[in-house]
Amino acid sequence: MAQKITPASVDFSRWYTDVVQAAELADYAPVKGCMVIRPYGYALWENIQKALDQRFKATGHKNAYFPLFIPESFIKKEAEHVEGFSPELAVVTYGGGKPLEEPLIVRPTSETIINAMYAQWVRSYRDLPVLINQWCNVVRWEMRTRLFLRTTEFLWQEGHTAHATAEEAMAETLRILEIYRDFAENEAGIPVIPGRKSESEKFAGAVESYTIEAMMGNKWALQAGTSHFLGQNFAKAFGIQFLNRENQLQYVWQTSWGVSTRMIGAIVMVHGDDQGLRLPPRLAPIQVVIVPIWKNEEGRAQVMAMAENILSRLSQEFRCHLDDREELSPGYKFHDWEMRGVPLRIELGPKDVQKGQAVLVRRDLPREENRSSVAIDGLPTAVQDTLDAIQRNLYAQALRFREENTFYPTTYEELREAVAKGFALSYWCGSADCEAAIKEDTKATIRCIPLQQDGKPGQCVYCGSEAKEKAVFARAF
RNA sequence: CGGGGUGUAGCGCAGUUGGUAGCGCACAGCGUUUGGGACGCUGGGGUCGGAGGUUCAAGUCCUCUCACCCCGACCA
Repeated sequence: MAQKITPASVDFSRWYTDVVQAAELADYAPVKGCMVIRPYGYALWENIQKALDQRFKATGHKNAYFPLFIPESFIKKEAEHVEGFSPELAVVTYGGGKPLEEPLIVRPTSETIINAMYAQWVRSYRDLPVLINQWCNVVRWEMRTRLFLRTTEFLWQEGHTAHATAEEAMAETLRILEIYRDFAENEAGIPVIPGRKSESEKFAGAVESYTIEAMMGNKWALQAGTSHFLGQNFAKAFGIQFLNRENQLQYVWQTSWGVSTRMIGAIVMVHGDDQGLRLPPRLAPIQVVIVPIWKNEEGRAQVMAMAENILSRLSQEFRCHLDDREELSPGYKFHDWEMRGVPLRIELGPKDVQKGQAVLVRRDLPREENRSSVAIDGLPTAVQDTLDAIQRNLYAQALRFREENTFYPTTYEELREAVAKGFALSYWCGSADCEAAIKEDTKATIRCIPLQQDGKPGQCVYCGSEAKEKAVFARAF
């Protein structure tokens, strides 16, 4: 027996950590709050990186790398930024056996050190826009940690751009948000709600923060990516100025945006079931696993020859794996790969070889309806079609789940009930007091004010005063 | 930092009134197996989280300490 997975209905948190560990995505590290991303989890991250990086490059961004250490004085230059981050900073005070003259902060995010450089690089409007991304690790001293969702150190990408006008910077902020939405929905199969953060949920130092919010399997919300319009806050703090066409000295307008390894947690919690992971084909490290079955030496030779043949044909188009472990029974392997979330399994036994066919088994459907026989010659097409269908179906299942658990309360009493069951989309007047009161009472926070609004005004679900927009209220990770 | 819990083999656990550590899984070898988590035999593996104390004798009792997990306050 492999590790047992606690059913999600019994204890969602335990289910989550069981799945992450059983599928060998990650493990606890000897350092408190830190994790080891294991090869299978890292392969998933690499696929996430590829899909995002490709989109960043396609929109003119370039990758670079800035230092891990940030002089303490840099962090202190932007007032809100320091205030927001100081409780969770790791600080290096010793180096080379001596106390440092100035302590070094292990980056919690790189706005300050990157903008210190931008101040040197930007002179003219001709230098703009600056469109730089970096893939790196960051450290935030969190009190409570959970694998992938919140760890002391995590991996992410952080984009930092500088523009000549506020309009351009805002357009960039939203362009990236759209990239994140597209990535989440079309690669990760996770439906998201793009929206604006409330003042209290905003990034420390931003003028506006935008987010993509997703519903996890326990009906809580998870912020899966953020894009910030920084205005001129950092430009003023770091003196990033340029001469415009009219020869006037101006501060740049900026954005920053990030997606982290938390996305892996989202994939687990959106698609996973009591059997383990279910990975979207477009990101799955292994898309197709071939499990050979035999009864005797003769059958074994035939089956293995055909399995190798299929492997080499499919490997040209798909990420495939042939499970040729001799010591394990087919049944064990079925469970094993299901637990690891491989979208499609090909079973190949003597009977199949005889008939020139193979059995395709989908991970996204229940046992009773997930198998079909396919002629071996037709495998490449069938595999492609099935993977596409799985990708669409995982998204459709997640979307249906979110819709079934989203409510539209108009009274506060209804809202209280709604946030205990899922997402609540309700009018909000914009007052931080209403927001705080609701949080105090229900533990639900404003996840975002969706970009998509119907434009009709209404009454705030809490205080009843006039409200222009609806907000998503939910419990969040 | 507040509340709760757990530390005994890689994992999950048992260990009685104190008597010098055991079970299941996993692991190794051999054989039989293989269409939904196979079985038999043999074998390896332990500073009982750490320190101190009580005792002839401590996994067990006492004191202190550390780590981790869960629930809250804070956050990608």
